[in-house]
Amino acid sequence: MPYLLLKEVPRYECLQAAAARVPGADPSICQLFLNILHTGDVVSQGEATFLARHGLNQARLIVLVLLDNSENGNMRSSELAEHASVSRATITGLLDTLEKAGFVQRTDDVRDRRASCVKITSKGRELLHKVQPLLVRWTEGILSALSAREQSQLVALLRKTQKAFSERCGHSNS
Amino acid sequence: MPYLLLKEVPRYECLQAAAARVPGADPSICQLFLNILHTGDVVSQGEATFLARHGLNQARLIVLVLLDNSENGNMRSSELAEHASVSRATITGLLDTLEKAGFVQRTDDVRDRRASCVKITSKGRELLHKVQPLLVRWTEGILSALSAREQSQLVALLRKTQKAFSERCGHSNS
DNA sequence: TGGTGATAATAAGGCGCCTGATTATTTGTT
DNA sequence: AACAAATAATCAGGCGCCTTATTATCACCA
Repeated sequence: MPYLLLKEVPRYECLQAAAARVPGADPSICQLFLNILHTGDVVSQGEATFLARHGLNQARLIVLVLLDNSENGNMRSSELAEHASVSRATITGLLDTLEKAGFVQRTDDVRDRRASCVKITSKGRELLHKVQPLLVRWTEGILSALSAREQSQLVALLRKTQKAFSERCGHSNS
Repeated sequence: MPYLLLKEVPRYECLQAAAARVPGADPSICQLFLNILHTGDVVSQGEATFLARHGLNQARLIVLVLLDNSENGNMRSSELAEHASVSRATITGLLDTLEKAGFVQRTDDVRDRRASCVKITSKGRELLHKVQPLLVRWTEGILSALSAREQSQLVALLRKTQKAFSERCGHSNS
């Protein structure tokens, strides 16, 4: 997966051109829409590629982060699902993968025999404590291309965008 | 898939908190990074939900757009793959789906017996010409929450972000 | 005390997209 | 004319995540 970033370009150009052909369309809004999508693609693709080098993806990383921060290093899979924002069925698969790789361990919960305790292993902790600073530095290395002022402007605008979608996207989207 | 937008929140909060714990990390950059990802999720999820109501997703929409805009309404699948930014194998699957739904049609190419001509059907055109304006209006309805000035600022900042990733993400990302 | 409904986790099966291998056909070389 | 290399499309198999159904266990209350 080497040239993903360039690869994504024609796709959005084509959609932009198509949107421009819709009668009455506001091209600048279409452009904004597509740029948000494109940027999201580029960034999440970059993150995915970065994490893949360590055998991770965002979902698995979050599970490790959650376990690492839990008080006793012990969590229910349902708790994990909730905090990681995935379904319980999905968390089962994520944990399967992580367990197979030796990053987490499941043990029976003695207080509730339906449940199991999920724990991060020392190997998992080691990986996490190696990867997290690398990820942060990688991010900083890239985004420092924006000035501090630009960064805060961008955050503010993104928040406003998120809010707009949350409010107007709920039910009434014809 | 009703509450996806809210669902995505805790995930990024947790990553933000974790990043803040990395020694020497710049919390504002981490915040920016996560907000870009989050916004991308929210917007693409919204688009996906919108398109799903019409039996489409972004990839399939692009294929229809490309076919609709081709001069004679006829394209090779390899051309489609290139312009839609997916692999040739993927385009085969997309076309299978679209053909089954009656939106496109494959016919043999008489000039090159390896190839096939892909064409949008009248049903496909009808769908496209119904969905595209709806999508544009939906987008406008949401993003008009931002003023024209904010919109253009945001586009500029997103472009700068894309550029930063394209330039610094290529090979040297440790 | 037993039975009913909630709850924890998993299994089963689907979808979309990927990479890498395969089959037909064409093009270029000698 | 014959054969090697390139090319078009597809197949096979994998991954990640989803939704829905299933199994085991628990908690409540008549």
